[in-house]
Amino acid sequence: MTSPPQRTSEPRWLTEDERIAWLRLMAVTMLLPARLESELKRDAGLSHFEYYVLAMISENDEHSLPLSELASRTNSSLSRLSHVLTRLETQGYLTRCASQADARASLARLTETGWQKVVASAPGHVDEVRTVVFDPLTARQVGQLSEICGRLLGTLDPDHRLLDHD
Amino acid sequence: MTSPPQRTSEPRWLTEDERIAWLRLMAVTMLLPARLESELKRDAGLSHFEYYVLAMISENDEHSLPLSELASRTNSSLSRLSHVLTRLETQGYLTRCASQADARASLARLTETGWQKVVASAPGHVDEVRTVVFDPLTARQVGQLSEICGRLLGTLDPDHRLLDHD
DNA sequence: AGGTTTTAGTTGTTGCTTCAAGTAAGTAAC
DNA sequence: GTTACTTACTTGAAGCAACAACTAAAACCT
Repeated sequence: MTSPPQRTSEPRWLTEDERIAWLRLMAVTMLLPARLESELKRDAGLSHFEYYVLAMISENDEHSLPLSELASRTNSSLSRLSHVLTRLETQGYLTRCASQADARASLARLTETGWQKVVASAPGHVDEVRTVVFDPLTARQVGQLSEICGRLLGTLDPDHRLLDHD
Repeated sequence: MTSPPQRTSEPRWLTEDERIAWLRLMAVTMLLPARLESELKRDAGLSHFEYYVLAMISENDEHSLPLSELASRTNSSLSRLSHVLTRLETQGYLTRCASQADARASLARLTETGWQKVVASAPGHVDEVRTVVFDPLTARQVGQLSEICGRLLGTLDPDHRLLDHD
């Protein structure tokens, strides 16, 4: 990736500054998820995806959410979500129930156990996020990071499937 | 993650700005790898990890690298690396050979086919990186991103296992 | 009203990752 | 100069994710 191979139409190669920025960004995208993963596994016995699913449901009215909506917010396929919900259901954290509005749709609804799980694991998770992301940055940099990620999402998520109104 | 549950010792919750920054960063870390993954799968028939492995080897002298070193640079376990190398070896992209310096160590060495594979797939990959990361940002923002990621890596990778000298 | 398309979700298979257990070579301790 | 420990890597089993194929309900079309 550093030494340009000969080629018919020269690609626009990366400048040295861009290359360093890129390697660092890659490193962050490799290490950050792994870090959150292991913290949650250790402290809550959940994968990050499972936690995220529970957290997303918990933020909604009645602690319930249609599966399609949940799939969008967690950036997962319905297939993957369905498998994960089956596991979480087996563990007693949620139940599936039918939607009155649409007979095709199902709602994932947190049980009391599931809600307590979120309540118990969220503070530790937030603390980890602080340690890894916000503590090392100045307030100014947090703003820059937010703006930069916003820009990237313009390309990565043009329809705002993940972030609805931020 | 948004509504603070009651608790004996209140955790330092996220401010609204931090919360938005966090959700955006999460979205990027979910979408960016998926995007690179599908581009490489489509254009080169490689997973991003496989590509990265080949690319890292290709940047070294003799197109070869000890497995431990390779595991560090790709942030993988030796186990994962070993499985992947077996696949790449089967596909003819590399071979394993013994190290003279250390009888315990093995080197992964690109074959001519493997090198040609890197040469053929790198430009398309770089182009995708440009499209998704650098084109949407100003030069100033690229600098900010680099600095910010550098800070985060101070916590995520204190021993500089991934990035040696940048 | 009847047929097609789209939306919503499930399930089985296949493949990659993780984990645990193993071998073998080098290093340190006494 | 053995014993103990660490480093380097492999392998098999288990679990999770991606993909494809399926059912069923709603929307759309004319």
